[in-house]
Amino acid sequence: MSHLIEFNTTHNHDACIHDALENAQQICQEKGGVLTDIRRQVLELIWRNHHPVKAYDIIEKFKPSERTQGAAKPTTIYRALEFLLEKGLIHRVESLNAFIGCNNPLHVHELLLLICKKCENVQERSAEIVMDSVKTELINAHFIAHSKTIEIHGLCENCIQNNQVD
Amino acid sequence: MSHLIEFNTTHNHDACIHDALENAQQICQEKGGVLTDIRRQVLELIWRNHHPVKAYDIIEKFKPSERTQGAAKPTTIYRALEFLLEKGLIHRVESLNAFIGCNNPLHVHELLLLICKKCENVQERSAEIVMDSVKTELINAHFIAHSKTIEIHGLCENCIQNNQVD
DNA sequence: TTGAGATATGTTATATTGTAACGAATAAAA
DNA sequence: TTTTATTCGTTACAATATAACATATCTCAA
Repeated sequence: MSHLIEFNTTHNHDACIHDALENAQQICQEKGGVLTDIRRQVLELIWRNHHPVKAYDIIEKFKPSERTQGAAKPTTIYRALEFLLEKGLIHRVESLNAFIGCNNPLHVHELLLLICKKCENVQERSAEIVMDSVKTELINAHFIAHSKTIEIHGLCENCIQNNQVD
Repeated sequence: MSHLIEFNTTHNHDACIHDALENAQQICQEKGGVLTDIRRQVLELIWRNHHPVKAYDIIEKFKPSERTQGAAKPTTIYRALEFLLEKGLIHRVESLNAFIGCNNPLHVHELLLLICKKCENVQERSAEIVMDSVKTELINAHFIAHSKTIEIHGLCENCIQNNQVD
């Protein structure tokens, strides 16, 4: 059950954050962007946990620097989000108007999101079985896809088990 | 290419609208709601074409009655939309914050939306191949799904063909 | 037939999410 | 060092959605 490790009690989230920042640096080098203070801080706020994060939550929690006294303005945050999306460092969760860190930004991939209603954790899965069947369906429909959104809401394994205990 | 008939030049959209209203009546009988004037008019506005319709477009186009002089207020429209969603008469397009008529409301079904960026038409497909593979993936993930959103943006068959002619 | 509950709508106000437009600061390149 | 591109600041506003409470209407049982 290796897919559970990430969210169970043994999960060391500091490592997640660390990896996310390392990956971000590497991707900015490769793809030619700059991981500015603002962008890094937004990425860190998104990686606080594995929950979808709303833009306005980021705006509230954003730590103003010397020059930006007071809270960050929407434009600032949305611009950072746009950058992180472009570089594939985060994903947008369409069904929640929210954002989540990408687990594997170094590798371009299609994905499926499993969103738990109880603990709010989101699992990102590459799900090649699903993607293959989608490709078949698109061929049947004579449709050329530019982007795919697959979001499933429900209960994750941990929460199912906890419910049974309750 | 029967899946194309619906959107090509021979497509008689009056029949679509007619069917949608008939289905709505039937479903309200079966499921016990009332298709009030407001709800029917919202449904008609959604069925003007096969494009996703935004709530505020409906608000603008909504024809005020005697009592409701002036335009409809957001609450009115959102309540009607909520009703139509509950009865399965419309779908919400999460990636566009918009709504689209359901083609087959009499039959409970999971669906996949193909959204054309050029002509804006949306095809609803039941795509059992895809849904089966999703089920497999959910079993692998030990995840219990309550709802599934699959939305694909790209180019539809008609628009691909027209592009080649251009 | 009346009155108790359920359903539907009206009304006001506000919350939430997201962009446009323009200028200043900074960094990279010529 | 001028030019050019990128990033950020700032103001204003657009677009999407809900809360809270009042009123009206309908149903059905006492």
